[in-house]
Amino acid sequence: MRIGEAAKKSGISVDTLRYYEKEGLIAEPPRSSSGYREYSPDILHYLNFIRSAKAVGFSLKECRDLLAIFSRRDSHTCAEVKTLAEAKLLELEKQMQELKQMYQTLKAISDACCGGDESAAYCSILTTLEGGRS
Amino acid sequence: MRIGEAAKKSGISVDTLRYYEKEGLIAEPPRSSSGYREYSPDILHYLNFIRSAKAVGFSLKECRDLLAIFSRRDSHTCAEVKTLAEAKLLELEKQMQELKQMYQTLKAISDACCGGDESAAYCSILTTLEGGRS
DNA sequence: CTTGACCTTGGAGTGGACTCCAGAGTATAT
DNA sequence: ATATACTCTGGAGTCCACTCCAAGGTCAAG
Repeated sequence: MRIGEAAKKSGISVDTLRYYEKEGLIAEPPRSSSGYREYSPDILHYLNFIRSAKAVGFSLKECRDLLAIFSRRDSHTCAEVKTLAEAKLLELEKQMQELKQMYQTLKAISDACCGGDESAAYCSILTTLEGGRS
Repeated sequence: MRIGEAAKKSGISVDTLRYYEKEGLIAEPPRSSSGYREYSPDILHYLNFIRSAKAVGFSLKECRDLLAIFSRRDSHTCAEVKTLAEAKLLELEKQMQELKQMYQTLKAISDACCGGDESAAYCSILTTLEGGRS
């Protein structure tokens, strides 16, 4: 399979596939006589893996580490993998907390504003932001 | 007040203050005879404003728009300001949703894994990611 | 044989929000 | 007078994950 087909089947662009290769996420495939990349169908598993890992919040660097484990999974343990997953869960929780904090603060500020067509000279949103109490 | 003092009082670095000026968030202050920026104490209100607006999720570009309104607030309305706040709230909600989705997906995948010291050859986390069902 | 779709490379550009640097001038305390 | 701390500028570098480009080679259909 050449790169265009892999791109189409995986939903990942040709440019991105080459980028992933350069970044060490996927191995350099063998080349045809004319220098074209010739992927084995297995590549789709790896690309699926990357898509899924990204979809749950792993960075490309982390995907690379996970893929390294995945491709040599006999010499790694479930504990190891689960540890990575749980660390990511903690990160996600932290981010959710931060977002929630932002949301609640802004919600309170926004709700306090009349939202009317009068001048914003005394708009509570603006004065609250100015005061730095957010 | 020179830039160092403004930085100390606002908790925003000297470099960042100059960056904000270049990006149009704060006006160019008058200069001393030796070319030093001479800020009026009012600058601290503006810097507070930026800090607060950033803290509730506004980008620098959005901060700039808000500051433009703030500095000419007589010619703007509460409705206008509240509209911006509510749009940001929607964005935050969307981001929260996305994060929550990631979290739940990863949590389910992680919980299904034994986490033991056995080989990861059949680790459900890895096989789930590979399968693309996340 | 030509057209068009595909593939190759290296390298540059994007956006967001800084951060750091060199090389120079200025202010302040001792 | 000197040491040290501060300030100035323009520009480069950082991180992340792509995305786009030019200039060229290759392949398949008609």
